[in-house]
Amino acid sequence: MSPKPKSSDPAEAAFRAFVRASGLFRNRMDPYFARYGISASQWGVLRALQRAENEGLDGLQLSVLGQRLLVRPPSVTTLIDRLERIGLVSRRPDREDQRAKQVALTPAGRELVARVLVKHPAEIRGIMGCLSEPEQREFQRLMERVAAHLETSIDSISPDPRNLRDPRDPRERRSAAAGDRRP
Amino acid sequence: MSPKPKSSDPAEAAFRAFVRASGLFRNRMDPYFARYGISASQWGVLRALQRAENEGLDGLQLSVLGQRLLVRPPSVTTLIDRLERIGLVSRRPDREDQRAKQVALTPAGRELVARVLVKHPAEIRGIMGCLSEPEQREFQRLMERVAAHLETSIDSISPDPRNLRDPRDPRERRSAAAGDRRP
DNA sequence: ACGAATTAGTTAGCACACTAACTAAAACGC
DNA sequence: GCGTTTTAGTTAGTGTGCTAACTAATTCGT
Repeated sequence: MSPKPKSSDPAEAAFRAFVRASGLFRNRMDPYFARYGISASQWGVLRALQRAENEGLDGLQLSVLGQRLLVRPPSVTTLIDRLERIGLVSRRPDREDQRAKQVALTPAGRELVARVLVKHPAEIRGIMGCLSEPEQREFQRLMERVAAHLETSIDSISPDPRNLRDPRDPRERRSAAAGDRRP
Repeated sequence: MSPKPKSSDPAEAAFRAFVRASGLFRNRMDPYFARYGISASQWGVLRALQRAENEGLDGLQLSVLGQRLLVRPPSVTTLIDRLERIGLVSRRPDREDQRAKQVALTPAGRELVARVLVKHPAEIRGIMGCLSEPEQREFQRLMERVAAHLETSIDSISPDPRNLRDPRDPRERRSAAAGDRRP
């Protein structure tokens, strides 16, 4: 074969590196949190609730949690179900909105968060420590740029997932060119 | 309390930006591939098989796919099960190893890959296009640095989880001095 | 004020990741 | 050669994500 430039496109190369790093990242974090008997997603919930406490709130609505964690309502429900079952959070009715519920840490949940937080800075540095401080800042800057762009291009979850009922989607309409797989 | 710098740690800020960008990224890619009736993971399989074809191979073992996609054997099995069920790939026995199987694209799979690849560069630029070319290259560099570091710290899946072979590797001649990237 | 639309949350059903435990074939080790 | 160990792949069971469809409460429009 002739000189076939395999990765001449910097965008694609960056894309691929991102995908790969994300996979490795997940493979690293999952066992880390498993040592505490929780999943990475569950940790996200606990941390969000702890931050809420630090801001003087005594709970968060499920919908707020979903927006923060970039997860849709049914996933939040099952996530909280399990955390409640293992006694780390509790659901309480929201006084001001009868259909909403406030989720808060239990004492056991608070204690687990504290226990994880002791080790957390070391774990984070164990991952990001391969970059110098200026590189870490650049890394952050580029990540936030991409994230901000994704946030505007797709309003995936952050604003509210269910208001996307606009039938006038200017984008490609359900290609269905050669073979339509799943109905 | 006094001035409590909440994010003075660049490592943690970078870490959080990475987590958030990964979530947004997933939320963007999932519906993209759904338009073709496949998942992002399934696309990973199809693309890997197409690359193998381009290198003259007529299939890949499940274990090789698992290493490339950073996924463990049971996940590969179910992934291939479904792709086989919808007729995009096929399993064939491996001539040289009776316990292994070769997975290859079917004509329908090949056709779908071609159809996706037409739109793929635009999709990638739609995501990475918010960065300039030099930024894309820097993004790639930092990602690969972090990935390489994760790869060595955890031998999660990439090298091969199950054969942590002993020091008598036949091709130990090379310059194993500094940073050896990928075998 | 009262019916329609929106919002909070759940349920049902599917896809995909994992670990643990299994079968079967290949590679070692003596 | 023959038994042990390793490797390829699958099965069973769990956790997390999704969409679609539902209930119940709130808000909006007139």
